Amino acid sequence: MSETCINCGHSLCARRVPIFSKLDGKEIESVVTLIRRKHFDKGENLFFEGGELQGLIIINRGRAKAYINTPEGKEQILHIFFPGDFFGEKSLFVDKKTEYNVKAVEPVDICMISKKDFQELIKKYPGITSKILQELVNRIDRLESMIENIGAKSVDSRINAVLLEFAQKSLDENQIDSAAQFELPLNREGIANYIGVTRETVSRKLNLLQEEGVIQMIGNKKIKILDKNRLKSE
Amino acid sequence: MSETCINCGHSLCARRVPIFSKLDGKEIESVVTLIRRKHFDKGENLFFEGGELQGLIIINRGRAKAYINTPEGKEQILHIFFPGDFFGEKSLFVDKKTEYNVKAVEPVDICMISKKDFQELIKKYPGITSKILQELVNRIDRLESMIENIGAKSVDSRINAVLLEFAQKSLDENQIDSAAQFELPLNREGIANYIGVTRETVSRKLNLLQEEGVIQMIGNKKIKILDKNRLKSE
DNA sequence: CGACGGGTTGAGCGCACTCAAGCGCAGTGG
DNA sequence: CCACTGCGCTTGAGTGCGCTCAACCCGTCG
Repeated sequence: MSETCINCGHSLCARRVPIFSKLDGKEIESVVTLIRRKHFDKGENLFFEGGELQGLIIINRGRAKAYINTPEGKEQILHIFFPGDFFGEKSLFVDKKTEYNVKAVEPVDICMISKKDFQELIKKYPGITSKILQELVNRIDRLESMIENIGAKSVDSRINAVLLEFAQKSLDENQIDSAAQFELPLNREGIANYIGVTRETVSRKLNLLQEEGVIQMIGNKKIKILDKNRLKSE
Repeated sequence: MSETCINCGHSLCARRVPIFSKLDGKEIESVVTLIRRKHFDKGENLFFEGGELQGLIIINRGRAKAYINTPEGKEQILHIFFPGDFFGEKSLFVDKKTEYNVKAVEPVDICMISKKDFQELIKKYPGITSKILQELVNRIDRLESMIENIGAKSVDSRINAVLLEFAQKSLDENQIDSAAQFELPLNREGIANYIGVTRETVSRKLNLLQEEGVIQMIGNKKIKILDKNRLKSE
């Protein structure tokens, strides 16, 4: 864990964050002075449930998973944070603790802004608020379709949906259509805990999809979608 | 469907809505002039997925369910809106359509504010924005714990959780402890579609809970929680 | 080398689903 | 008032899908 992020020049770092994307050069500068940076190795926890998290955390590089451990000993993954995503917004607006954990699934660099600094930032640049609102609404969207998946769809459909989701987050539009390969953000067990099944089931279904020629696996982590339409149906 | 709401004096109506709770008398007055009211009978749809919904809708009386029909012919319920809850916030902040339906499960009165009016309201009273933010964060909370329930918990636990949720929304704290009865907002099929099981399963589990002395059913719709702790465990 | 984590495969089982029938109650109309 | 109808709920029987448990494989790392 180091305090500096070698890979990003200061202003560049803040500009990559969608929340600040509307600010101009000078404004970005003033934001940058408030930001602290941190690095986490793969497997390290960025945050534990119920912990004190008095600020906003933005993922700058790498991916992280937010998850809950149930009393029954299972792990349910709620979000996969990609670069540009943030969490900790809850502590900014309501007086409640966040009750999930966040763990780096690969090396991760983050930006942090304290609650106090952020509230002043909002006063100065109200445009940020509307960016946050947009992001929250989008997150509600994703959670809702996740519930539809887990609650009402067959296991096959859930696998299909999660593959499409990962592809969309990892590639841009034309890349998906050209069957470019991408890297799964989670291992089999992680995918299983994301869609509410067991790792064995994920394993079997992926092999089945490959046999049917819908996808092609390169090693364990990389995947290529050959027939996007077959994934969309059902 | 009538255009006026007989049951609420104008300012009273707006004051009951948490979003406006921080405004003072005069401010409330100015909000009231923007509000249009509507009534829906049980079973009527307040809103269809993909429809044009250019404004915010606040439930004033009665309860409504938000649900999706899956391609496989199942219905997944996403939210139960109680009086004071709102929906349609999505259309205010992002340029996307809402893709669930909303149906009255009992007679419902609503307040409507158009997108245009609401945006001016926000400019005038920025406090409303923070209320909205709070509510969105709370909603994310609820969706997350819903995913934990459906995805990682046993059917028994899901039934327990949903009963507690309905009790909390219907009663206040001391009432729950004194085992007061309350009315279920959904029938068996509705509960089933909310927690991702079949109606038969709900039926069986409820009877089991009654046999075990954890709950007591009065008719089909009313229920009394006798042993709150047994519902909480697991 | 052995240990370990991640992945795959197989066998068997249990739980919730499916399908089907019957019950009870409310509302309707003769 | 009763018969009729329809809806919601219950109950039973049988089945199938995904889970559990266990073994094994493979590549990596100390």
